[in-house]
Amino acid sequence: MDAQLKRGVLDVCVLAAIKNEDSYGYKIIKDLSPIVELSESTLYTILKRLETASMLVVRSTEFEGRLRKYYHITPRGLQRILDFKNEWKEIMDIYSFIGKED
Amino acid sequence: MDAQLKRGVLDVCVLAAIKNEDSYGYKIIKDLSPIVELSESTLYTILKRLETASMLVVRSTEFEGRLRKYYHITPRGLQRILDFKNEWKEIMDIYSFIGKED
DNA sequence: TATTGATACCTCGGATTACGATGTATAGCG
DNA sequence: CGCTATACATCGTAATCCGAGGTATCAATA
Repeated sequence: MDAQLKRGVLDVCVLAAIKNEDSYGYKIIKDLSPIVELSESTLYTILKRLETASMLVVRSTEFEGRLRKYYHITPRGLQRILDFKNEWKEIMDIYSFIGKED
Repeated sequence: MDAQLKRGVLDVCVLAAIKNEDSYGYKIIKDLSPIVELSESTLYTILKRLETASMLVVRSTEFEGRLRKYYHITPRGLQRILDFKNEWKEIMDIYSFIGKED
């Protein structure tokens, strides 16, 4: 999928991936891979961004000798998902415009 | 609408705006404004980009003393629209993922 | 034992691109 | 004469996706 098309949806995808259950970087990529491919460098950039924006909080733990950071969504993060869904109507209008008269 | 969300769709919107009839910069903005807002600086950047990519060709004319450049879509531009429509399925999958379990 | 692959984190630089600010120029209206 | 609409263009800034590279642990394989 085109990189430009991903912008604006990747943030929300990551939030959706942790919405129902706390998750960590590596697992988020695996969970999202059937829907959207994203590189590790992209994901960790996004996670940092979302943390700065208070849309999620981080909890570091140790798991079998390895560091693991769990990400938990905040009310602000949940609101971001709702906002996106409201914007969806506009996206659909764009699609209708592009597809009309064929 | 969020600027990031526009990336990847604006190009196709502009192509769709000239698909059925040749048009020029100022008119394209007016035609698109109900669906997507875009500034002049953005549009002319896009038009240049699409021209470089051979998705449209330009024809300069004089209209009532003012310069007017008409843009005409090419087969490659039409193909770009088709490619976008094929990518749409992936966008819908993303939306389903974000919206599931509410 | 050594090597590979999976897991798990991170940083840096390059490329793309939307947009505000700014500039140029003509036509028409009050 | 000033203002608005029309019509084009450039420049710099900010955002952000990704490849390339780095560190480290553990399990399986050769």
